Amino acid sequence: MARPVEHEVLAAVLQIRDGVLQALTWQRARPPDEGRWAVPGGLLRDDEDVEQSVLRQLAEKVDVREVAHVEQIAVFSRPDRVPGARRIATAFLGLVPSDAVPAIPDDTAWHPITALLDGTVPTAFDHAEIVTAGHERLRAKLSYTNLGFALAPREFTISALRDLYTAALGHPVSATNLQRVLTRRSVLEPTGAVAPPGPSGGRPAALFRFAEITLRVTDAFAVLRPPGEAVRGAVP
Amino acid sequence: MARPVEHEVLAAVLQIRDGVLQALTWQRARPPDEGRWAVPGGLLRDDEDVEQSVLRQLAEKVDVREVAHVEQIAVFSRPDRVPGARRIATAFLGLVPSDAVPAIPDDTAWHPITALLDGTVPTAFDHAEIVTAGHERLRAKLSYTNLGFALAPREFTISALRDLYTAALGHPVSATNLQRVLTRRSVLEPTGAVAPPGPSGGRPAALFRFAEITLRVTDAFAVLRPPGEAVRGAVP
DNA sequence: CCAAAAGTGTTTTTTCTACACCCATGA
DNA sequence: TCATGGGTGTAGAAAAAACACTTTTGG
Repeated sequence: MARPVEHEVLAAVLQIRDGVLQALTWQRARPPDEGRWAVPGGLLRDDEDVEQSVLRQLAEKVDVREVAHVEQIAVFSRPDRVPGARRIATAFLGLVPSDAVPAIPDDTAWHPITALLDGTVPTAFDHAEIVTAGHERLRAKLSYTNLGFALAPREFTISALRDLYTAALGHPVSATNLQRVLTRRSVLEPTGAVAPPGPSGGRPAALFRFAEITLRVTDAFAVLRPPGEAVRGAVP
Repeated sequence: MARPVEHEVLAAVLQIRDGVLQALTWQRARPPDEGRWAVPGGLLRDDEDVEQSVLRQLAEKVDVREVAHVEQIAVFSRPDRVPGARRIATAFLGLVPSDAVPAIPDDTAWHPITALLDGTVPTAFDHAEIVTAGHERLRAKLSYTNLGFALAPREFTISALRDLYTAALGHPVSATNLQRVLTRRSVLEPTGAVAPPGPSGGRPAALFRFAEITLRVTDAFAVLRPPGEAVRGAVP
């Protein structure tokens, strides 16, 4: 009971940049784990809960207004997860829309999560686990919620959205089906405007936006729906 | 930074008893919140992580071997969530199969979660929130994983399983569909044996068991499945 | 007129739910 | 043989994926 315990919050802040899912990290300048890359975070203060704390900590690295969604992932509590005083971490997932260009400190950089996970870019402590858990959570929720809102710009074409989903899910996504699945659920709505074609021509793409920008579960019951229930959130 | 922080683990331990979803609670004998009912838990020790800790704490209330599944839910960290020294809680969901009859201490009792949530049985601190969160998690995972294994006896009839799902989900479940949905996913397998009919006759029911007794996601992609992927875990 | 990109229509396949019907037992 | 509960067969509906085809642009 005597050993003091610190509590920290840590966030896997993810953004799709150049078509690749990347995480925000900063390079540790001092031991332990000097030179290795850590996800942003810091110690919990007396007057804040972990949700408030993670937003405060992120504000030191990026403009928090650019973080479209934050949610708890898990507690990391191995007694020896960091050297020195015991430190328990509450890990979060944070998502930044692909069109945001946050100003970040000098010691901070975005890295593709593949590079962080395969060791190409060395990670501090158990932060690779946190990035993995964040990615898993993102993948899962993309397929049964409207979480795409947190990855996409306010307005976008279906192809652009398809590229975001492809990068986040790690497998090809059909633009045709994506459009129909998301509009059927009223997750997406057309703005009425169109985007100009690219340099090589082509039909101008219609612009869409997410109807809501807070998390909503769209497919609550994979199976075993309540009897008589309208199927898959149909609009009456 | 000066204020000391304690870390506790708390568990919403749920079991379906008499066809009703109930939670394990103990009555506080001393202030604060004297007389109110709390979920089991206790302080984290220096040499254990939160997962080890919750199992140890539960061992003091029930035979841990009877807890079929335990998983993290969330961190509760409001600075004033308990009076006195600050205490941060990692909340867990624990599930006990319906046929287990754990011996429990004198101050401990099972209560229907409805009674805990509507105030019929007064709850301590923020423990009602923890019970709610556990129930939500259970409901969600029942519909896209094999989590039923943690609620059911080793062997059971489909009607018995239907009653468990009905109690946990809170809405009617068809035995016919439950059987087909779970066997199609290879979640359930017949034991070959049959149960004797009840006192009023009827055809003897076939006995089934869960094929696995560790958590497995059976419906990963509600939509946006990877292309060419076999649909819904079909068996080749 | 052709290439490129976007969007729509249609078919195929799957499977879930609902419901009717058949089966095995005790009294 | 009848009531009771269990199990199976089948029909109907829904919707996702795949793919062919049409639309709209730039050169």
